[in-house]
Amino acid sequence: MSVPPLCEAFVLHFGEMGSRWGINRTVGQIYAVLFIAERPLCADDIVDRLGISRSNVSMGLKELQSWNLLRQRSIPGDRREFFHTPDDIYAIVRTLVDERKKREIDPTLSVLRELLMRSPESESERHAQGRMREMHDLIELLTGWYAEVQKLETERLIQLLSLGSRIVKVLDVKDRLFALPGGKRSSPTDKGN
Amino acid sequence: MSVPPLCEAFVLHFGEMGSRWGINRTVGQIYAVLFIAERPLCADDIVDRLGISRSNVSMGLKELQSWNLLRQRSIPGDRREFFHTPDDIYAIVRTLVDERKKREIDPTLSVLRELLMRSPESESERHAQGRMREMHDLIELLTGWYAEVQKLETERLIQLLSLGSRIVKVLDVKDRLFALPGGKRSSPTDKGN
DNA sequence: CTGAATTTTCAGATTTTTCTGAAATTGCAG
DNA sequence: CTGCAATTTCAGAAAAATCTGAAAATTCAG
Repeated sequence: MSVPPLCEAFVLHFGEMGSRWGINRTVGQIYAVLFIAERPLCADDIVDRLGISRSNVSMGLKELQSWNLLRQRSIPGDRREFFHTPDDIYAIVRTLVDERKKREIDPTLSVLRELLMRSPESESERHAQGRMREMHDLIELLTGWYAEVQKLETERLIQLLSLGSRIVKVLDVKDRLFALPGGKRSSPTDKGN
Repeated sequence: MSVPPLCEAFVLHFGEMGSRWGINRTVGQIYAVLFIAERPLCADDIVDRLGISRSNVSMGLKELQSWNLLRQRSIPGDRREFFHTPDDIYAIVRTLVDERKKREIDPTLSVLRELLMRSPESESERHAQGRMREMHDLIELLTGWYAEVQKLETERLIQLLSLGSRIVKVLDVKDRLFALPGGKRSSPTDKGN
């Protein structure tokens, strides 16, 4: 690998992390190289830096593109394509989460919904459905939250994240100020534990 | 696989999901079987249901235990160990996130910190460090938020999640009510984009 | 259209991961 | 301690994934 030592450590670590995340090592390394590069890189730049075959780079780039994680730039008079990562790291994380949701969460929800529609044919199936229902409801709660938060501009998001659990105090204040006389409370999930 | 069709679909799907999450297919299936089981299961129950070797089950259970995802129960006069998943699905997710953080996020943060300490020896290293800094700060923001939220009881967490981005309106109200004359604002991250 | 530069494809080689059966170990009742 | 039931370990087999080089396809200047 022909990158400065500082970069090498970063690239190797993200290759490792990628492989724990169901993305293969090389693809992780390619993204790491692009992420820290000063300028957009062409495929052969990546070959040089990682010391892997040209075809491997080509497949890796295709994979990353299918995740919407790359931007391309072409230089007039140069036939090569140059790739770079979005400048805004928040945008990168948003894309990553969106794609992950699309590929993993959404299909899971639809499998769960389908299974919850079926009539259980035994006591054990009935019990299993109960558990699937719990899982389904939790995933819906989380994805609903994510869908809402996703809409926020980065500025707002940071504000919210920085608050952390102190947000709860704000909620308390709100409750006290606007408490409805009837004591009406939303109970979003019926946790049958 | 000798489980009712409803359960089989669930187990197969979670095997698949597991393998996209860096957990292997079989381990995912073992957890799925335990998650929907009516009662704690011993290793041989799992062998019967999944049709895999006894040793594979043993290794899978060990793996799941290392993630703190299992509870054990022994029946007096029976030498076998019986395994089950926590009843509270929120507890399961919390454990999963905690472990994932411990194994992936924390080591990443410490690699990033170490690399940020080093003196760049070239312009490209200097630029790379800038990107690493952005990544480091974002991860810190997210883990800080998670550490705070983790402390909340499930009840409170659900309340918060159900609010979604409507929380921002609450923030607005708070700002209006308690606006400091000096216009003091915390700016948590300096995004140099 | 031609041909050089570049990218993509893909069959098979290589590497890594997962799985198994046999053997070793553990734990406990008697 | 003995003997048996249960569990764990681990070397090698099997399966899955990743990677490569060669060939095909694409792109574009001239």
